[in-house]
Amino acid sequence: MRLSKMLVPTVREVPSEAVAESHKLMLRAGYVRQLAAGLYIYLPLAWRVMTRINRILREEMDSIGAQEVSMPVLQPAEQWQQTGRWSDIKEEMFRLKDRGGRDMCLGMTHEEIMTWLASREIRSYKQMPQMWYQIQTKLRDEARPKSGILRTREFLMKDSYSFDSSVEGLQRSYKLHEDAYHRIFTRCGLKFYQVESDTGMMGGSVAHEFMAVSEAGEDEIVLCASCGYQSNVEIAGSVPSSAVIDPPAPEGGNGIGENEKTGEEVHTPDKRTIEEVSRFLKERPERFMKSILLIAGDGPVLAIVRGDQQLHEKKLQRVIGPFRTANKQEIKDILGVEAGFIGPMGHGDMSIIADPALRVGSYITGANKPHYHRRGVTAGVDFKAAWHDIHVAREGDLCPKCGSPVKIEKAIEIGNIFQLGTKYSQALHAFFLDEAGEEKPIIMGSYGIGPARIAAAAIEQNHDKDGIIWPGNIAPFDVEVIPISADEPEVEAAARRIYEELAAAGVEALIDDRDLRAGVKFKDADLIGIPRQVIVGGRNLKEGLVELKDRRTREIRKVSPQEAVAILKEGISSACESGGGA
RNA sequence: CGGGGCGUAGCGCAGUCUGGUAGCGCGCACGGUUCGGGACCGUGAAGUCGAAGGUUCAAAUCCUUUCGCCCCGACCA
Repeated sequence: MRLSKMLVPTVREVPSEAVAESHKLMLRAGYVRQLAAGLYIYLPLAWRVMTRINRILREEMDSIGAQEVSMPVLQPAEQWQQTGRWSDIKEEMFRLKDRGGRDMCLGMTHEEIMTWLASREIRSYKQMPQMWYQIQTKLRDEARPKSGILRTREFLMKDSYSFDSSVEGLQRSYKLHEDAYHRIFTRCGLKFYQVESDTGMMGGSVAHEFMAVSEAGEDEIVLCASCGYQSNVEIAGSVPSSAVIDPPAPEGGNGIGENEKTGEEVHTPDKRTIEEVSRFLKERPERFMKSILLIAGDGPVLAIVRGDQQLHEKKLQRVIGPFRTANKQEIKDILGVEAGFIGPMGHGDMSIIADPALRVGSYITGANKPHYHRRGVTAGVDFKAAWHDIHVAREGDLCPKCGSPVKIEKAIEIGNIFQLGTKYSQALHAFFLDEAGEEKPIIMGSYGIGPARIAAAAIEQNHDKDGIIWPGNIAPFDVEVIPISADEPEVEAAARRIYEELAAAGVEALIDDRDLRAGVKFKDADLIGIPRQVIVGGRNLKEGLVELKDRRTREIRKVSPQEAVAILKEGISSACESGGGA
């Protein structure tokens, strides 16, 4: 491809609005342009990257026996109503009516439609397993599109669905995807982790996410270096470091220190938050209990975490179902005390959920009396609670499996896999007859990958101050040929010859044939980030040499044009085998 | 949904507080000199100041409404 003919609008400046590094670089290097919030135009370079990512996706999906299909983006409400998601999902779904007034929606994922298809076409256990996938546009009316291409309202997704006649079959399909995903992300040159995850709106039991480590990521993952435990913080168990019971519990005691007067009430005028009371009483936040009143479906619930902990709403939601926080008036009405001085004691048979960190020891908490807190409150003595891990895991907490300190990293979710079970097949009557002639629901899995997120994550993980450094397998081109001082016809001719030989050898090359100064070409080449450059300049050429430059290391080898072509040809074919990732 | 910020030339921004000739850089066009890390000189084209309404002799600037975009949070009693 000739750069002079291509739409690659590189710019020197980028709006201060762009925050994520991948976003800035994609704008600057002429990969994307924004149409509206969460809607992006992929220019030729970006689209080539997407094409290459999708090629890898297709190869790996095909290799596990999945079959590509194409599904409507515009869908009738009916199937969504049958599974209940028509009402479960709220503003996130784009809805519309057709001219006949029928409710329709734009597909945000395709469980309903895939399952509907399966319900019509699969009747016997003999027809399974089946795996169907598509690479198509999904639409979600995101509350807050952000970070360029990372969270958009319209995006490409590779989604596949497995249909099995047994749980073992599902597990095989799941494993096949798991392994394929590892190959995909490795080939894409990403550093990633597979973590345990929440099933969210998908339903089902087992789920994993594939996470590319990046500051721009919206998720946090818990990693244990010693036993390999890896989990999204949304579900990660963790044991808060216990060095907080201070002074240490006496032998056989319950953690109450000797200078701790059980039940003592202390005047804490207008000190409501943990931070305020902690400073006022000169006690560390870990010595407090934090009580949070919530309104769940079955009535009020009091959630208790340690003063230094954060309540994790998603964890709690798994215990008590959907809930909201109580407002000030409700707190007064239900607990008879104003916010800020709530304690877990004496609330009759109200449901209390407490984090296990509070099982041992005694703590300071609200006295259920305005402007007073109480010392020495002990679980089991002063109140009874159901114990559930409801706190947010933090760096330095201990691994729930092996007890070593865990690390927390921000990450971009680039893929997910769900064991759905029969949620959708039951709802949509996707049944089959088994060996015994018995009717059973198809057992399903669903598996997603966001190609744009792969691209963005690759940039997040591979760039320097000058621009992008694409992993070889997903770069828009394999090589950029850069003729310098184009006035000299020999230079131009030599560059052209190299470019043509590369093309003939199956190496995808871009040639910067623009009539521009060397500096501009070098800057643009580094920005655009094609991993290898061949620089053809007058002086070197007189000695029969060109420069072969590695974008990442900036290492330059002077070789003859023939050698350059040979090396590049070799490099590409060997790079296809391995990606070079985590 | 809540909070904050920003809409001025194709792009990036200043000007708004304190009303009075719309500016800078990049880019673009033309001419010349240059030509291995975003060259230089000269000339030039290009703006309904997001939109609507209002105040005023006079509005990019003040007031009201509205649309769009970005960021933070979705609350921790």
